[in-house]
This record gives sequence, structure tokens and C-alpha cells, in this order.
Amino acid sequence: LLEVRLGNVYTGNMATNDNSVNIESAKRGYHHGDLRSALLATGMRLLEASDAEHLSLREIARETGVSATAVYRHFPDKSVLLSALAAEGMAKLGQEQADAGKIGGAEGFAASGRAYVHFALANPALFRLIFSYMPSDVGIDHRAPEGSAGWMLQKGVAEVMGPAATSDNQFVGMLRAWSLVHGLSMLILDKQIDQATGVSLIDHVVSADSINLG
Amino acid sequence: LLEVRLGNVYTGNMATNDNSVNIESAKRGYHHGDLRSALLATGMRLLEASDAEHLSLREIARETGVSATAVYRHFPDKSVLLSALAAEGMAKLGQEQADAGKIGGAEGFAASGRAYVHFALANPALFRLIFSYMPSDVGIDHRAPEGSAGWMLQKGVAEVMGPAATSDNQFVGMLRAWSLVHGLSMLILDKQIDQATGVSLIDHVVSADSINLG
DNA sequence: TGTACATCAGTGAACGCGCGTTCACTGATGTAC
DNA sequence: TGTACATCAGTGAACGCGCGTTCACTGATGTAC
Repeated sequence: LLEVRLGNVYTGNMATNDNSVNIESAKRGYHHGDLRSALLATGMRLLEASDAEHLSLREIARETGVSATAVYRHFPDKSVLLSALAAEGMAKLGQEQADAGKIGGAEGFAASGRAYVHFALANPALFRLIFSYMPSDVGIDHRAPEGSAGWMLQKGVAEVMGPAATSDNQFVGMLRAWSLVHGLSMLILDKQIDQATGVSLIDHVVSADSINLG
Repeated sequence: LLEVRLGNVYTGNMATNDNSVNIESAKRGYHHGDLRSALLATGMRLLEASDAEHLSLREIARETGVSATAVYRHFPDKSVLLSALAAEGMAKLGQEQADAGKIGGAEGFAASGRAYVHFALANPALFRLIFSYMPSDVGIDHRAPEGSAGWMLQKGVAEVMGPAATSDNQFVGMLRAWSLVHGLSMLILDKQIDQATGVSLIDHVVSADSINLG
């Protein structure tokens, strides 16, 4: 990929823009889908900066090197753009949990829980965005979307508790596990718990015998 | 208290304003301290409406029947006003936990945890505000402010675990307990868990044997 | 009791801000004949 | 190969919005003599 400058594109931030496009597509603008991806990539980058808690549509467009109105070719409005970012974030979180938990069993389940907390601390703004823009309404007898954090939890709990457990008990176990890691994440992010202390205790707080899954 | 109207006070909302002042003090404006209290009361009322997630200084002033600038006689800026509301909310939460947990022991501790979740669900906007504006940075070897949720938890955990437990273990136990109830609250508020399902399971998820306090 | 004065909690007008969104448009691309 | 035309992803100007905060002010209260 080559970095390019265009007359019809804001150049102010192009020099430091990670989402530059190649000459061919640049000459005639983005292919459809290209700008969509570029906007999402910029959004993810801005969320990493993390002080970008109040991420705006205009800022995403500006940083992508495109006018604010161009966004409306790809997303009906701001909330849909943010939802797309949230969905990407949720997938990433689910993936990291899966990676951490692949050893299986109670230890694998605990590891995936720790991964959840580490993800939150490493991506504070994205983590918050996920839960602001992704209502999933997991209820008893309802499965969470595949790959999501809720889905990982249900799978893990079912595995650890074994086939003898009732569906109700499994659901309660899942809520306990999810609540534990989600609460710990939020409390550290919201500075209720001193960050250094919290981080050093993650392994103790989230372990294979932290909660009663019965 | 009588409801009054004044030439030098916005009258638009006075008719439905709960925070009206008596004639004597109204004639010469609020006594110092009166308006402060009235602003806080209005803030609490607006937080109950709960769609008031983006509570503004101007709205609080407007609803109190006073100009926006009057607020600056009592609070240096908006964030101090919101912090005061958060502190009030935290005290209320701590009080409800104390009431629920006064039977003592493991059952009392569980009850105070359930009270935490019920408070969150009954006061969503206030609950969020508390954790947006009240960094308390509780660390190991640091006590939380008396009456706060963290303080209630430390006390409860210490009582349940008994004098034999080390301070470190107590702290881990406290983090588990707090994380459990905080996470459950947030997940329901953020619609990750279907509200009806979540509410019906609070007693099962938060019980005397939910977590390992060892 | 009357008068001069300091105090200070209020006032309304005004500021600059960045935001999400709408609008009519432009100009390059691809296609039909 | 050339020409006419539809498509459509971009553009910049403009909109109204409510916000937090600053400013110079007013007018009632309390106090000193």
C-alpha cells in the first residue's frame, strides 16, 4: 500500500493515517466497501487512543481523510456505525477468550475469564462501547450469538459442570461467572479498585474455584 | 411548604416543581445552602427519570426554577455538582446495603449483595453516575470510605471469613463479592441479560454460597 | 432612627464549541447503442 | 470507436441544537456609625 494525497480528500491527517488506500482505488475514490472498512479501522484506532470516549462521526471521517457526509453512504446514521464497531469488538473479545481457554476444563474456563478482564483493561473504550451498543438480551433458554462473550461463557460453563447439570443451574453458573469477570473489569476501569492492585490480583480473583457453579 | 411564583424566577416549570421554597425565603431568594440542596434534590429527581442519562447543568437549573449561572454560586463547575450527586447516591446505596444486611452472617452478607443489585436496577442513571464520578481507588491495605459500598463489602467479608483469614484473602474475597454483584447489575442494565430473567435469578446468583471467600 | 456602604446570591445576554444530519452538487465509472 | 446517459460515492456549505461557561449587572440584606 502506498500513501497518497488527493485533491478531493482532506490531506491534514493523511500523513499519519494508517488507513491510506492504494493509488488505483484512490484515483477513483474508495471501492464500495473499502471506505466502510477504512472507517471501521479508523474507529478502532481512535478507540485505542481511549481518551476518545466521546467518539464522534465527524472525527472518524476526519481521521479517515474523508468528509463527514461520506459516512452516510455506508452507514444510515452514527449509531449503526458504532454498533458495527461494537460487533467487531465483541468478536475480538470472544476470540481472545477462545484462545485463552482452549486448554479446556475448569482451568481453561478460568483462563478465558481472565482473558475477558485483560481485554477490558487493554481496550477500555472499546470494551465500554461493546456494552453501550450491543444489547443481546441473553435469557434463559436463549443462546448467545456464536463467538460472543456470552456464548463462550455458556459453552465453558456447560463443559465444566458436565451433562448432569440442569439447564437452570447452568444458566445460574454462567451468570455468576460472567458477572464476576464483568464486575471486576468495570470496577477497575471505573477506578473503584486501584488499577495496580486489581491487575495483580486478577489471577486470584478469577480462578477455577472462585465461584460455585453448582 | 407553599408553592410560590416569583417575578425573578423562571415560572415555566414551577407548577410541577417538587423543590419549591417557602414564601419567606423565596422573597429574598434562597438562603445560602438552600439552593444548593434544591439543586441536588432536582438532580436526584431528574436521575430518577432515568432517560436523563445526559444530565446537564442547565437542565438542573431550569427544573429548579433558577438561572444556569446561579449554579456557579454553589458549585465551581458541573463536575463538582455531579460528584456531589454521586456521593449522595453512594451513601444511599451503602445505607440500603446496611439495612438489608443487618441480620449479619453469611445470609446477611448475601442479602446486602442482593440489595446492591436491586438498587442498581431501581436507580439506573444514579447507579451509573456513581461509578462515573466517584473514583475511590480502593487498594489492598486501604479502607474504603465509611458507609460506601466498598466499605460495606470489606466489613461483611471480614465478618463472614472470620478473624483467621489473612488480610490478603479477605481482600480477594471482597473483590469476588463486589465483582459478582457489580457485574450482575451492569449486565442487566446494559441489556446483556434479559431483564426479567436476570431479576428472577438474583436470589440464586447472589447467595451465601455463590463465591468462594477462602 | 436614619444613612451610607459592603456583601453577595441572584439575573439575562452572549461566547464559542463540536456535534449529527440535510442539501444540492460534481465528476468519475460503467454501459447501451 | 465514439457518444449519450444512468449510477452513485464522494463534496462543501449550511442547519439547528443544547451545552458549559464568562460577563457585567442588580437589588435585597445586614452592619457600622
